Amino acid sequence: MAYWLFKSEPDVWGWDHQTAKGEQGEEWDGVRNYQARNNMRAMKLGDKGFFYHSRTGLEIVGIVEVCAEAHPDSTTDDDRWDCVDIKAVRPFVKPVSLETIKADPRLSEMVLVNNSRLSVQPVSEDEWRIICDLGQTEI
DNA sequence: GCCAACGTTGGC
DNA sequence: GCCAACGTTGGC
Repeated sequence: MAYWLFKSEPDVWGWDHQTAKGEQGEEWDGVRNYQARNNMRAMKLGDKGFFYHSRTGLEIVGIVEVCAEAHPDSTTDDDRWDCVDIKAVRPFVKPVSLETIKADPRLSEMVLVNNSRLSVQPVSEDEWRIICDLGQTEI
């Protein structure tokens, strides 16, 4: 299983929106960046991801799961853009802030730290465990 | 709200 | 195929 991180501005699409979709989940649409799209194409059913609030949150707030593999993005006719569906699994007991992540030397290689503009990113298994621990939340 | 960093576009 | 111009993202 692989691990990922999904970024969204909470005002546009936040954790509350995501949890409201329940087990059915929702398309992670609107991505218009090749790297982010390629990451989504690599996702398998059941892969887990962090849900990160950018710009006005700056923290990882919960865990999501891929519930549909890559398919055409329904918000465009342009066939270059695919997306997956994700569903909320559970919130973090304690959200993990960007500040905390930056301050932890074990997380210095994270894409979140080094390429903050990539909206869908891979997360290593070690990083996953460390952040779940910081969030006081098990998978 | 600003602006640096990054990605994309399009003229040459 | 290069690169200047432009648009967008996201931390501050």
